[in-house]
Amino acid sequence: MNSLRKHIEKEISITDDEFSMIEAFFRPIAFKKNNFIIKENEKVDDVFFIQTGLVKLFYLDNNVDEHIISFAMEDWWETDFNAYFRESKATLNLKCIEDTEVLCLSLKDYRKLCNTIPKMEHFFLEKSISGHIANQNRIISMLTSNAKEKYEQFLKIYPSLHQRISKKLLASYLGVSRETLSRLYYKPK
Amino acid sequence: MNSLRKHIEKEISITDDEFSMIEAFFRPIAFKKNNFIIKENEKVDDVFFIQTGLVKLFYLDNNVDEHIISFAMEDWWETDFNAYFRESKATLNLKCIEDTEVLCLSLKDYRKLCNTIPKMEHFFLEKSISGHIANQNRIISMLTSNAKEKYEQFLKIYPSLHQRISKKLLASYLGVSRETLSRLYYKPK
DNA sequence: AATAAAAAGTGAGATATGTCACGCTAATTA
DNA sequence: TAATTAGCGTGACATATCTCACTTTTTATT
Repeated sequence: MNSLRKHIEKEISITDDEFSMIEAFFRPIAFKKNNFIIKENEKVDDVFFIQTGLVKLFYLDNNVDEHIISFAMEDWWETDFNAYFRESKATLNLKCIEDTEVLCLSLKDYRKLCNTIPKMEHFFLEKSISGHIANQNRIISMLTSNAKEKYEQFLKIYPSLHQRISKKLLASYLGVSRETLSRLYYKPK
Repeated sequence: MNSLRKHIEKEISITDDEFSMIEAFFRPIAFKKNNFIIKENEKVDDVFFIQTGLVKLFYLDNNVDEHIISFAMEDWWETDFNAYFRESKATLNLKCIEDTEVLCLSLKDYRKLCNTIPKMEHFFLEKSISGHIANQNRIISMLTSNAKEKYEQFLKIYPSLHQRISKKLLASYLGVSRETLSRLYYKPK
């Protein structure tokens, strides 16, 4: 739980008592590599704070083709936000790339938490804004860049992530075929 | 200001007194078609609530090529969020497609507003979450669809917007050349 | 250690989309 | 009303990227 406290305190300051109250809303769960945290068509009860590990959030095209919307690792929050907040069935899948430990927060508890400790709502707003800006930058990258440029931008923005994922996953995130990605660094320009 | 009140009340309930306080933080401004609301490299003091009109938020590539990140019309909030919240220079441009009336809210006033009426912070969080989900859907569309499919999805999601923008602007939003877009509905598959 | 499975590289050909050039029409402006 | 500009369609060709097929290398599993 300590990583959660450090993470929150980057944004807002909290007392020991407050953190005890916050902490009480979260349930830790551990998932093994390749296990699903969220499956499409199922209910999404929780948002997940990732303590250790790495996951991919993806959309399945024709139940076959995997399109990665985002990776999430230590200190990231992830879920199918649409399904979570709108209390509907998942359209996305969340699956572990590595063994992963998360803290789960149900929607009810999320609301209680924000009521009990109002500055937590401020915290989540900050997170949401950052997410919005990151998504916007991704959209700009997709609008303006070819395969090679998108690859180079990824390396620059997420150097540590790059070490932990296969080229196949990266290709799926960038929206290019793995063959094209493979050729980028062997036939440079 | 009435459109603002209705817009807020879709999310939270407020009294007359509360709305008077809220209203006091906003400054109305009118822009003519083709005028800039935000120019890149300039400070971004405000977030804009659009009362009437239509604007485009775009990134300029090599100071030449316009890539549209989003359109915003009645009842939408728009700004260069990164520049606004991080108090940095704009990297994006916001320009009127039609004559546009906005309500401006400075960052200081935004913070005062959230402190004065805490449920407004809840309101902005809801807006931010919706924006995040919309961006994510756009990313999925870009990852999974070809030009024609993206075009059809746009028609479905924003039928009213479609009436108000040129093909050139739409092409720039979809990330295809205007020639390719033009050919989509004349040479149907 | 042996075997199977997944990841990664690569050639050849297909294809969607981009680019450039031009003409026509509609809209804006002087 | 004339003149200029912006929007739109379309042909021809260029090209980035995809797809398929196969091989090699690395990683996981029994």
